[in-house]
Amino acid sequence: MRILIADDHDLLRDTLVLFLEAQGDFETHSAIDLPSAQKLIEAQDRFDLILLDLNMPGMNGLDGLKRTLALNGGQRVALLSGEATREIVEQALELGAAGFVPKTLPAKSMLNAVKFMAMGEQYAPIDFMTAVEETPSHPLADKLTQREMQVLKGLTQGKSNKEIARDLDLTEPTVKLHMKTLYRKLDAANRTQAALIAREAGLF
Amino acid sequence: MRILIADDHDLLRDTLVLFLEAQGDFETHSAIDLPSAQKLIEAQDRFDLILLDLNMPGMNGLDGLKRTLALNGGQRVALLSGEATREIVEQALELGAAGFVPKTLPAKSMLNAVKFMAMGEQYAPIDFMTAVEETPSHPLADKLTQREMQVLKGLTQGKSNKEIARDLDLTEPTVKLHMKTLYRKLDAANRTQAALIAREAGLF
DNA sequence: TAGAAAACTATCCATTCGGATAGGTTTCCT
DNA sequence: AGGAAACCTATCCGAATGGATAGTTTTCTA
Repeated sequence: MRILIADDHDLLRDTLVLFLEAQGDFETHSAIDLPSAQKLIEAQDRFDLILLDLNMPGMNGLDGLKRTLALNGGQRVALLSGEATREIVEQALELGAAGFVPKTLPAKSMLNAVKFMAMGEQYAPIDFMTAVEETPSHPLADKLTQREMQVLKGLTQGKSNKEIARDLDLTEPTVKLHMKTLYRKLDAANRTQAALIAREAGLF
Repeated sequence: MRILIADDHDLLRDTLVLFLEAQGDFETHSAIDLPSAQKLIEAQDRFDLILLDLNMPGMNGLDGLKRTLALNGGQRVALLSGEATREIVEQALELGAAGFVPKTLPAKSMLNAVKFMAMGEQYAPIDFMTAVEETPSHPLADKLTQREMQVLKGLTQGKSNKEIARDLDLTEPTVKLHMKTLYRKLDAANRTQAALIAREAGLF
């Protein structure tokens, strides 16, 4: 089984090559960046699977994957990355990638995944794909103060100013002030719009 | 590799058994419902993989899967179904299922999936898992009249009653009446809640 | 330590909302 | 033809909301 591994991280690349070679059954080649990987693909026989690191030189995001897929018919190309978001992975799979292999995968599972993909199937870690997309520090959230976030949270629960004031142990006028500030920051005309915008942004 | 297939559909069960046996390498057993499958599991040696049909007698939804998983340590149990929703599949995987195999899967892929799962990995068809969950004609929509839907649509755009009235060529009091009716039907306390509920339900 | 930013309280006022009540059309089904 | 349901208009009133303005306290940082 002929495998090509392209990753600019020497340690990881060498470890992977050694591990696969140790299984027998594998003929591994490696490249340090996308251009040299493409040279190998064009120069050599067909690979059963090509693993591309998402963050290596020349990749330019999913563009490198797209170009590699187009390079030459039917070769199986998978993504390899430590930090890819689910969105990226889904896009890659839609583009026709053979799969996605996180660098954190146990060696044994990585071996199984590689075999599986070389077999023509599509692979991605289930738990990774089903995990709820977290929205860590949404751009909007940065613009809001702590208090404003609390008020906004109450708003997205459909509460009135009075209720929010009671819950946060504030007076109603104060809540109204925060509301006004929120409308400005969220570019909303009224509380309903503000609530919808907050939900849309994935806050709460 | 010892595989147990439990499905009340004779044709599918026999086809699968024949196909797997034809690969050599497999020792297949089969059961027509959950109770007889459980008897086999308890009486015989360890299986490398157990395939359970979701809709067979004795399953009672995911309950049968749960009980089979608990039956005996470490046996790999996967779900087999033609109509499972993504929600069900995700629950099954969280319960510790080895995977989910749709009955529509091409024979070759099914073989790969079975091997993959027997190897200790978790499998589910990528395209099935990433597909957007469709919300076909939400129950809420049935309870609302045409006019109410139009008003609700305006509401979910954060418009004021006056704006909605203008857009629909109505008077404001009329819009307010529809609002009141909407709150009752949607079980909302105010316009913001109504808007959020409508969005939540996937309307508009 | 001075200044900025965040957070809070307060008052005034016009607008909007939400609820109740009382009707009037139109449309559709029996 | 009669009745129900949907749809519309209207008025009244109290409560909630949105905007403006003014000022205090706290907290963080340059």
